[in-house]
Amino acid sequence: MVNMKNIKRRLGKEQWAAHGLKMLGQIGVGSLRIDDLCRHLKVTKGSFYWHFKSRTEFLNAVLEHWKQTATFDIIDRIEAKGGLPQDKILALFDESNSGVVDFSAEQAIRHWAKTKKQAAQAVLYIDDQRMKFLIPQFRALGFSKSEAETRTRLLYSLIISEAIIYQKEKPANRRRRQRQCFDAIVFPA
Amino acid sequence: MVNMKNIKRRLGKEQWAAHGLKMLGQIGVGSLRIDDLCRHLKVTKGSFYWHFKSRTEFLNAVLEHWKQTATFDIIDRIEAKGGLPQDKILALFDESNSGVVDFSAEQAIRHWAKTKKQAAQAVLYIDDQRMKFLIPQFRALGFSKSEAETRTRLLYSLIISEAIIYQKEKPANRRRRQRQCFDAIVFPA
DNA sequence: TTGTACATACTATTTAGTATGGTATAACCC
DNA sequence: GGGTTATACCATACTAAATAGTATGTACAA
Repeated sequence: MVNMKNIKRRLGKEQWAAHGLKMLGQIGVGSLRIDDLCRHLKVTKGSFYWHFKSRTEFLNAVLEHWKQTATFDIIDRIEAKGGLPQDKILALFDESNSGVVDFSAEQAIRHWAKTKKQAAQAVLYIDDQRMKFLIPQFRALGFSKSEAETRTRLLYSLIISEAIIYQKEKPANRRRRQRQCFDAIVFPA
Repeated sequence: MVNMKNIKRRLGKEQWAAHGLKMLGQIGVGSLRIDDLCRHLKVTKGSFYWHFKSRTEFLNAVLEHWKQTATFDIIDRIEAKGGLPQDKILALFDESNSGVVDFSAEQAIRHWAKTKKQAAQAVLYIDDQRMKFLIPQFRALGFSKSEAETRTRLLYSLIISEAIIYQKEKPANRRRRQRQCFDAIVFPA
């Protein structure tokens, strides 16, 4: 009888990057210690420095992993599912606030971008990609070019800040409030 | 003849806190080193540990300083100036994006709040204070209670994310786009 | 001359990075 | 299948530098 659960999985670069991104969201770049990361993954530094030649190289890998999982993967999923423009917009809004994507990490990266050029470039690029996805949806709803850009910006601002502004509301109230904000942007009176 | 400029100014707690807040915005909590701070202020650790008994105590002072300067002082200025509701709303929006207030620090603090309870409480409290200031302005413009809350939230989201989303636009374009977003929230068709 | 503000010199701990040896696993051959 | 080997993955033990905090002496204003 083979016990699949107790097979000691060895780690690949991607799993390191994924855990790095998770920790980034919890404690930030400046506090991210290699020792802590290793302890968290139940390995030692010998493993870390086999995969990455330095802390910096590791952080770059984490950044790449964020670009992939927090943007490209999401857009791909939504496009694959299809649907009406308003459905796609809502899907992006929902998925951004569902906890599937780790926005804490994004928050850390956005601040990291203040000092790290590569992070700044990544953030600029990702913002552009997401808005490039949203604008055509609004246009398909009948908004003018200018209006579509404005509403895209409003919605994107809402998405970002929903993840950043702390909530003490009950989930039900929050969803209702979010829905009102969403409607005010997507379906103006 | 007294040379005022060459008088070696000795530091007080507030100046330490102010510089701490500035550095916080640049590099984040995790990277904030006492040695760096001292070098930046052209003093040594002897000075630091005279004012604060530990790094933690210092960070708490920085947090208090942020609460005062980034919220209370702003609201006081706007209320002192007076004007119509839409003027007050615009004033808050403008001052938040003018660079007078250091939003980088706020960004750092908001992420810091993930791990530091006191920071989390401060952020919750400050968000509440700011929105409590905005809601009556919207009500005075004729919006219903529910509508005023929704539009407050939309505007506050815009303010927060304007400071967080990176800009590659020219200042003129940015102001125009901001104005469009602002109008869509405050003066819906 | 008293108390505030700072310098200097030190300690203990933490941390990034290295050197080296060991172990698991897939691939290959028989 | 069983044995061998190469390679990917990890442990252990170390070094050098950075860093929080302390102890103590000093300058300066009121």
